[in-house]
Amino acid sequence: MSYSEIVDMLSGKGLKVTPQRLAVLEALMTIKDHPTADAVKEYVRRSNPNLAIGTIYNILETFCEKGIIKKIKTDKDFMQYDIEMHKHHHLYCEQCDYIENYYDEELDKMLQEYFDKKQIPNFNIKEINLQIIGNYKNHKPTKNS
Amino acid sequence: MSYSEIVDMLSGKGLKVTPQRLAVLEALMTIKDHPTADAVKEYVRRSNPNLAIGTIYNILETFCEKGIIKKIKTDKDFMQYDIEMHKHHHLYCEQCDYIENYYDEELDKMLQEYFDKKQIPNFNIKEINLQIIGNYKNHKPTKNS
DNA sequence: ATACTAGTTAGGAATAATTCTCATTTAATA
DNA sequence: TATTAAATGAGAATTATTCCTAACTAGTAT
Repeated sequence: MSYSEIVDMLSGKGLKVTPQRLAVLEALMTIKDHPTADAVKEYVRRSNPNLAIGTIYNILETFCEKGIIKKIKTDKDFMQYDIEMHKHHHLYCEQCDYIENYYDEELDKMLQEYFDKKQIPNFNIKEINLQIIGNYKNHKPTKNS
Repeated sequence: MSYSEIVDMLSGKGLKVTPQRLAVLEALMTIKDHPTADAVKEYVRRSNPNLAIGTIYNILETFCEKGIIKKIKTDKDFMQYDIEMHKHHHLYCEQCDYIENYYDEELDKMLQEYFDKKQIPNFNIKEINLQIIGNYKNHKPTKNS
């Protein structure tokens, strides 16, 4: 995504284009790793030492509201954020706590067809996300492993 | 589950049978609602006013380790616990934040067969849980709604 | 270019969930 | 009944996140 595309994306959603928001976006796009607010802070502070952690939370929340990123559901006591907006699921490795994106259009189609036929009483489905829990066969090198 | 079954279940996992653990178990089995630690405390304190919140966290963590309950993955900043051990998925209502269990053996079989055929490279699947996100058509009466 | 204004940020205090510490108590076992 | 490892109570400590407010700034109109 080019600089001008980013600017258009933000202003298209009624958000002012600030250096802080650009820095957080750049961090999210660079890290990819489903960072925590703190990881974003660490990244951003290299170039922007005064960016307040409160501002980062503020920006992340705003981005969530505008659908630019999503919060990831985990059983941890801190939040993780996901900037990948193409439909995907998550692999949760129990050994290293790494969360990997999993893309599978065939699966998505199968689920879509299944729930088109089989409605859930009294419930409108907006989206379905799989938590695929397990562990890597050959452990991936990550921060946590 | 009868009292003696509960006792056997706890001691079978190497846990001492204490009044506090029994109280927390009873709360979990009665509330069912995926309670927070605080909701468990509220329930338990009616009969056990001195049960410390730290002890509740301690017990809940122990139960998780022993596979008696599970933490539910959410995007909230507090934990919720699930004592239902039969395979199930979760409906997340965006309007009222209620999390409902969803049982569907046909779906489970379909997923099982799908991933038996289609392995995920370098990843052993232990379990798959669906987060079905949406909202109730006719809103259910809950604490939050 | 300049001024205006609503929206945004910095910095730090406040909050709330959770964890930790450790002295005391207790369940299970011998 | 005595022993001991495990569990609990009480509250302090920690940590992620939110809140507050004065200062600042991007976008817009003048």
